[in-house]
Amino acid sequence: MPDAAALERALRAAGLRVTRPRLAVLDAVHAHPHVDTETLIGAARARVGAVSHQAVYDVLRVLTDSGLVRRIQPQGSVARYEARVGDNHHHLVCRSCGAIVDVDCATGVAPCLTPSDDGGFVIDEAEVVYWGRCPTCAPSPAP
Amino acid sequence: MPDAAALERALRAAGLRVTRPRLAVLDAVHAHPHVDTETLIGAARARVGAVSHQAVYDVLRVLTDSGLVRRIQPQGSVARYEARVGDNHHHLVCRSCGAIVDVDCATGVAPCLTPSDDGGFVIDEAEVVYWGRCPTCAPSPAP
DNA sequence: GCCCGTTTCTTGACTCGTTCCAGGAAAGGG
DNA sequence: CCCTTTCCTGGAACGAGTCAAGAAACGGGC
Repeated sequence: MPDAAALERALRAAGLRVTRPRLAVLDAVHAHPHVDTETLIGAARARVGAVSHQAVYDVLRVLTDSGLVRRIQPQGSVARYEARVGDNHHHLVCRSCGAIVDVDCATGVAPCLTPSDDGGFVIDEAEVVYWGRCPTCAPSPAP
Repeated sequence: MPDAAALERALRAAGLRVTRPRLAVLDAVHAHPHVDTETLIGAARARVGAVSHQAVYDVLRVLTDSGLVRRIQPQGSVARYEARVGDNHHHLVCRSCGAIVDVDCATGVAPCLTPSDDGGFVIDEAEVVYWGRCPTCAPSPAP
């Protein structure tokens, strides 16, 4: 988890102004990967005192557009954010409790896979989501 | 595209009652792969006259639960449905216009991939989404 | 063929996450 | 130091999807 100076550098490198809400949200995403916006609002407030609802939404959009955080949204889930970007990793999602876990990409850089027939598409990324049941949910029967 | 009798057989085989809305929705999904619920409501109504909003939502849920249709939902898109099930194929999605195209799975049956580290998860499916730009959108600059 | 109990459909209101809007205050940075 | 961007308060809109209660229809059994 990067320190405040590193986060500030990251913001500047992306051409963004450095503000307290942005540092707080960025830090919160690093500290709590895969959580929803609601939780991030709470985590950001715990860091900086008071941050408004839409400041966080706004910051998250700016950060995702800049590529500093990544937005993920498996089926049936609300938007979640993570700070691991650029390493082309994938995700394990539990069908039962919704837990998300990172997995390193087995093959390397994006796009780590190429389809048998690309249909004329110019492909830049292959997103892989592994669906199953986490160690906690696996023993119990499906709902 | 199967005829009405085949659709009816499919419903019965899944242990479901055969109703006009169900036949209409199932036929509509076969006729219009990868479309959203709104469009399916329209297509179903074109077939059977009047079908309510949530009859379609309800039917779609029952059909997905039974495995007769598959629900897909790329990021930034609403829920979409398709009738190709059981062949573990994947999708190409255009970042620009949202078009979705099927691609056959290169490896075979599900899960066609296994992660380097499964984190203790019991994995039953690997969902692969290739992101890029379709032949129509590829030449024009990103928005 | 007809009946009846269960499933399914209809109608309409409602939730939830998210976005947008406006006006004014604050703070970053050239 | 001043201009611009960003943030705040507060509200209101939005669309996809859901809930609830009663009406209709499916289909197994007679």
